[in-house]
Amino acid sequence: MLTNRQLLILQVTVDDFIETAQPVGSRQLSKKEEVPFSPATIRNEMADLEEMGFLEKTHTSSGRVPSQKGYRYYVDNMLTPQRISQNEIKQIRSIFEERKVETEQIIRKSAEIISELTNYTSIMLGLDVRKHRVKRFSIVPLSSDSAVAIIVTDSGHVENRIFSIPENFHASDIERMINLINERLVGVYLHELPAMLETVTTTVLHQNNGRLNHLFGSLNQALTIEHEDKVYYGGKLQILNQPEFNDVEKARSIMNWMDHVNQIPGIFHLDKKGIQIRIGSENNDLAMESCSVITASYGIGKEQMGSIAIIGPTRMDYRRVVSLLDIMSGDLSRELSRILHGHHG
Amino acid sequence: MLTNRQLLILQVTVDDFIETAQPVGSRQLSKKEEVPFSPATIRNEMADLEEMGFLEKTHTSSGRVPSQKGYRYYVDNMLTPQRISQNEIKQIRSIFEERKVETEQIIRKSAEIISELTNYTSIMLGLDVRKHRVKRFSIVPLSSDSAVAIIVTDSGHVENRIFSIPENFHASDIERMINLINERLVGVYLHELPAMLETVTTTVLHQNNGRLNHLFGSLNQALTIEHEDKVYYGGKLQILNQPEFNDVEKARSIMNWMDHVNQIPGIFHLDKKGIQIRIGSENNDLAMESCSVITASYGIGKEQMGSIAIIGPTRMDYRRVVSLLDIMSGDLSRELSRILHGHHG
DNA sequence: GTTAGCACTCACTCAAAGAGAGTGCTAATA
DNA sequence: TATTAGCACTCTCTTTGAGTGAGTGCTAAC
Repeated sequence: MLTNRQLLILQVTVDDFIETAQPVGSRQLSKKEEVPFSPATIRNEMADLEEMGFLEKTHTSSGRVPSQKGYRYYVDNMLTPQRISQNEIKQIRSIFEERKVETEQIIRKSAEIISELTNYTSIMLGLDVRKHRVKRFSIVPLSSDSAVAIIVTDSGHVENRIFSIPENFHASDIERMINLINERLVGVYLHELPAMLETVTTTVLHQNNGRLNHLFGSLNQALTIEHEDKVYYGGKLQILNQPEFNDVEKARSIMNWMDHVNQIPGIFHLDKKGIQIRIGSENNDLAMESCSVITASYGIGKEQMGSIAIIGPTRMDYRRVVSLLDIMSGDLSRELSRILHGHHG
Repeated sequence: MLTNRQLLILQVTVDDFIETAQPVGSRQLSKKEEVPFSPATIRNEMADLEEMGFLEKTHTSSGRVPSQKGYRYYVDNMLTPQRISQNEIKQIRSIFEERKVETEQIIRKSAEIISELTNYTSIMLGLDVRKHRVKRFSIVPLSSDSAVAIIVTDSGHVENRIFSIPENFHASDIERMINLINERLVGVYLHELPAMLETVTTTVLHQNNGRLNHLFGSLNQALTIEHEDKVYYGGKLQILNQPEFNDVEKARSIMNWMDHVNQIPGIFHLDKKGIQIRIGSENNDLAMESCSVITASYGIGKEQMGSIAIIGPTRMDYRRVVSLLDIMSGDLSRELSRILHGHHG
């Protein structure tokens, strides 16, 4: 267990390092008025904190730098919320000002604004298409052997796929299929669609029409809606402002990570609600050793609708980012559910 | 006018610099068997070439480096095509192997492959949506005050917009509008759509129905299809491999340029057909001073369908890139017109 | 016209020296 | 006993100066 003085020194050290990006020395710390101890005392405490693994040195006679464990402790135990100015709150609210109806635009703009406010890179996961419901289904033939299937969801999202039509097909067959689907599958979640189609095929068609059956198969294949998350970036290059990425190699590997973030499991698909912080190696990626990712999810009640991630150096301003994400995820929850479900509040 | 020997020396200098990224000295050049002159002679010629502005020095006693004018001359007068190996041609052809029907996928894959083959970053402009024709139009109401308009084009592309519905509207009104549009506007180019809608409104509706008129207005606004080019990147980080971008500041500014490339006029909207090369400041952008952009357009006959751009350092391998783009743009022309217009060849 | 020779220039590397900020340890102090 | 002052020491960073190597321009010889 840490003494009060150790807590204080750890906190001030982390805060100072977050601000300056320079190793913190005892003399420097003792100058701060919050720290009424002599450099020697601080040195002793720092030595202890280092022994416990909260701080480390970059070389034998340098100042101290928080270790990953140090950040973790700081984040778990010392994270008081930061006051966000009215002005900044206004900026966040401006996202919803125009009463947009297209959720994509709201998400896109959110990504930009949160990145501007934090000066870090933000990544937002688009609403999971698969959680929307079928509102209308239709098929438009393109040529003798292909057609495009269109699904409109209750949220106004439009999903479309080109699929091939087996030979010898009549317009009436297609007409029939459209009707069948619209009769039976409206209201079904997009991710349930293939399974439901399967059911329709077996229960309605098997005694019925081999050709139509075939068509259903082709369609079904096209309609398998992968969990291809659409991601939106805000301030993709912000991360390059951080001194820790002055090295092109590092910059490259993190840009690469960001480009493939949607293929990385576990970044966005959180089980827990609320705000989550991953520090350094907790990201399970070599390229991210010196980065932290803060994710917040939003949604109403139990239904999680989406999430926001902020990428910065491990030395990032956790207090501020957490406070901002808190506000933003709340606002997003409110607005998006208003739009999607007609809730008010 | 340059003498034959000057031509030779200029060419070899540029080739060598492209390969090594190091300033070329006279001694080094004279060692090559294509250059049967002594270092002193080469020095004299190089001094002349420098006076004429084709070469420059990085400092008083360094080797020579091609100037922008030098590259320009090289590109205009010395660009013999490079033989592309069968293997590489196969790689390009593999794009079309699966007989994909979705043009987007073809374009996406093309961007990747050309980037792999050149080791530079590629950017492809998606097919210009506005040049496609309306095949089917429909509207799906979402709530009492909004609906989504869907246009399917002859190419199978689906364009959709949410628009708001004025109050007091009946399903029958919307039905009527859909029919009107499908009757009159099928076959119209997407970019002509707003104008045509206008015409329909004035000629058919004015004597008719004020409310419907209003609805058409709202729809028209939503359907204005901006020239929002969809761009696809291949090997976005390749450019960071080049030694000239070892500086994070430079890397950042070029990444930034790439992210906004679709907002930059003149990159893709070429008047000329075929392959075009922009060297350094010819790109009219400070961030691109040390880059060259090679663009190729493809399409059939007079109709230009799209274009490919390769971004590299001014020191890029023009011969190879031009040869590869030549092959690829030809293949794309052929395949895409086969898919879109049913041509065969 | 071409080339050999020579003096000169500049970037780059390396080692040595000095400054600066930090540490650990010990002894004095409150 | 907990805290602090003092001191020797360590390590990084910057500066300086010498040495090396690749290059140049010019002149004179071929």
